[in-house]
Amino acid sequence: MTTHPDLLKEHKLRTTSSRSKILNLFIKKAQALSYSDIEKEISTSFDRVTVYRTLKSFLDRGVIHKVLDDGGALKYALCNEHCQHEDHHHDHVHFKCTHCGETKCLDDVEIPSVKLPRGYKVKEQNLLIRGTCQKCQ
Amino acid sequence: MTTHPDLLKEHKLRTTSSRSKILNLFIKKAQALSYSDIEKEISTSFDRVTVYRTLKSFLDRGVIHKVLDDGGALKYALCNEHCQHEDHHHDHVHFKCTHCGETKCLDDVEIPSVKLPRGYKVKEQNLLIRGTCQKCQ
DNA sequence: ACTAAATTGCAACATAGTTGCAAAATTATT
DNA sequence: AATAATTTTGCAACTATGTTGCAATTTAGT
Repeated sequence: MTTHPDLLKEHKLRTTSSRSKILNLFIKKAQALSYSDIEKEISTSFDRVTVYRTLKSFLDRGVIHKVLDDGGALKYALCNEHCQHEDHHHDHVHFKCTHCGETKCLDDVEIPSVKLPRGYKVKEQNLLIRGTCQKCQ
Repeated sequence: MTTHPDLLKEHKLRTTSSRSKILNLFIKKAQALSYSDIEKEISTSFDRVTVYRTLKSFLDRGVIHKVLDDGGALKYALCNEHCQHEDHHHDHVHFKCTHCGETKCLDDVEIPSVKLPRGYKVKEQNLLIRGTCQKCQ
């Protein structure tokens, strides 16, 4: 696994304690995190605004991407290499377990192309699957 | 097209002016609407809370369903008959045009089944497609 | 027209996210 | 190592979406 200062430098981001700590959290948890998930873990350490700005810098540089959750709460998850180099213009599959609540990126799962009505042109697809994960059977 | 009081009665909802007006709007616009879309059209008529409660009653009774927007803003859209009678446990395909911003339900488009890793069980799928619609080519 | 039940408006609150500005921290330069 | 240039941080304040409690109003059935 890449060490985190390197990962930040790779994305042309300055190494600061908030970025290291939040990046750490994403790597450790290996699942999509909401703002409140992050807050719970690093609560007192940083200001709310700093957390949001850290997330924004990660989003801008392709370190993380937004994950749509059912219900509409937004989450964020680490990008894989594929993601980083193609500027987010590709498809995402996310799985939300309705039992444990965890949301994971399924990087290896591909979205089969759907037949759209005439005239529709696809740029990007986002599939959110709800169900139960292996752990929760 | 069904008249609106009937549509409300079919879903065991009392006919009130806010419900009629908001239901009208969904039928007229024929696209997914956010809270602010609704507010723009019926602004002064009703209290914010009433609008939200109207949406909630529509959601509970299967008149409308939530639509995930990219960016995470939530929208709401009319259910078709299929939707109403199966208690929302089915798949949704939504198309968001990045040019005009409209989000439409593609009721006739089916999501092909994706191959998930062992142990994952699917309950519900939600596909958000971003691209350009027929009007905006 | 009367009653029971549901709906509305108001005030207040909660959460997610943003902006401006001065102070602090990081990086590059000498 | 000290300094300068540039970012990043914290604070206060603000916006948008959504929720809850309660009293007043409206709806539907008799």
